[in-house]
Amino acid sequence: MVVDAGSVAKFAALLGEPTRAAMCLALMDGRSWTVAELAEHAGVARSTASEHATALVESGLLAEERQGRHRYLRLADPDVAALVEDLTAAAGQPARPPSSLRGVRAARDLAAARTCYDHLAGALGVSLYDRLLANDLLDSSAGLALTAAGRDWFTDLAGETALRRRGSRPLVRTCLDWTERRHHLGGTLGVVLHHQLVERGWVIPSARHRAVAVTDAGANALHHLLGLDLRTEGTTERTVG
Amino acid sequence: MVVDAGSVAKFAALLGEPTRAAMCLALMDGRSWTVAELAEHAGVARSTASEHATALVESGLLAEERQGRHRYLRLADPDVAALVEDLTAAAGQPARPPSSLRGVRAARDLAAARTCYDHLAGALGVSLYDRLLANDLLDSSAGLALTAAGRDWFTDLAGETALRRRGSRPLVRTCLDWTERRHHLGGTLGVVLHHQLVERGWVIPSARHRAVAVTDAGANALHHLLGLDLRTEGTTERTVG
DNA sequence: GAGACGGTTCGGCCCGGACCGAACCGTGTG
DNA sequence: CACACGGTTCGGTCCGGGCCGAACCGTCTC
Repeated sequence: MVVDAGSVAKFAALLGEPTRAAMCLALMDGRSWTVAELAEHAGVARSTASEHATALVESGLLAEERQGRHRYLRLADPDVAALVEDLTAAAGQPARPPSSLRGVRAARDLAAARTCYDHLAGALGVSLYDRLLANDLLDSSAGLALTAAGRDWFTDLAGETALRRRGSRPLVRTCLDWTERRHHLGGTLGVVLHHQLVERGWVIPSARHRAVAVTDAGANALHHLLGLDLRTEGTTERTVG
Repeated sequence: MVVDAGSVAKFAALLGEPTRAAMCLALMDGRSWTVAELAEHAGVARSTASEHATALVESGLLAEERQGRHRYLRLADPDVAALVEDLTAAAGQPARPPSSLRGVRAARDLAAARTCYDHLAGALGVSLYDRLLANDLLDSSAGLALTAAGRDWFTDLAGETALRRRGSRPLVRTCLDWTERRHHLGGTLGVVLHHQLVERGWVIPSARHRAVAVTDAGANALHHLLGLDLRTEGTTERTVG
């Protein structure tokens, strides 16, 4: 026997059960889902979904990210997505008409902007992070790091002291967003960035909630600084979740 | 839900059981296996393998071909092979080093040449059939048909009368080979072809068995006629099963 | 600190389905 | 015709594992 049928089967069996298949299919949108959401989507009890999630993570099909009392689950890597897609294709279904994995989100509203603890999150946070990744941040397997250009960029924005670590907190850190389900910038620099944007009047924090609103001046400034275009929506108010 | 998780799962579940996975893995060599062989390979009773085979055929993963009391099973199409390969890859196995599906057979001995009732079978029969498919035969879903070029080719070889049907027998017909587990040419033209090759001294039938031997002249002629190269082995004797 | 909430663990139920052997059927052979 | 043989069908057993609800744990909020 060239390959071990047992291991292949064990792997296929994970997708061979409607509930787990439904969970993986749901995750095909490329975002991270919580256990409760997956449970509801698949129509089973949370406890059941939790057990399935554990099995899928252990097998390497899913990756998890724990944050506080939340557990975010996503497809482990594009290879897994390819496998699931193969399977749906083989099952006779015409696969998803819109481009898979990516692109689904493109059609969605990028409305929410808010703080996550003490840094910016929501679509705004994610967009900022995306733009920073172009020049200023390096997301390697070893972790997130600041590039030389990024060092300059942050120094220009917030002065020399901005780059000083505070306490045990790392300078840069990715943080998973609970609406966008994608990463945004945490760590000391995340705080600094948030603070600067508020300080400069580019975003205005809400009194009651954690929402922030991007001002016209802020939209212009971010466009100039990062090529980030928030001005297409015709309103400066971006509401919360 | 974009795609039905149930149907995906049902499909994956077929491969999610060690016995069925072992059967499909065995069929990855691109040949056709009998139920008994698959049963032995997977280490289960024939009855069990038979039931699995039925399920796999009904699902569209396998294709079957019944011949007399035999039932030959093979992977339904290259897509299925791709799926199985994806799965083995995802399961951590390094997938098969040699090129998959095709090419496995290339490394094997093409030794056997013999008759199947009244036409040529074995590796020789399969090779001839393969070459004929290039120009002279058309294997469509509607069945096997002779092309215009094929009509000329056979007329040149055996005269006008060669193309006349004899009795109820179809002019062209595929026949599954029991050693190569692949198709070769049966039907009236299969008989004609065999007869011509013997007539011209290109193959010599064995007295005792159904084996035939390809002569040097025959090897040269087949190379010239069909681009079939049998001359690399340095011997004119090709033995039987 | 109390309460809400997301997630996990555990015990127990229950069903699907994998498996076998025996009986049976159809095909091919001597 | 009898026999061998490949394959299928059927009855019955048994085990894995999917599922739930209840209890519990950590985190976060008020």
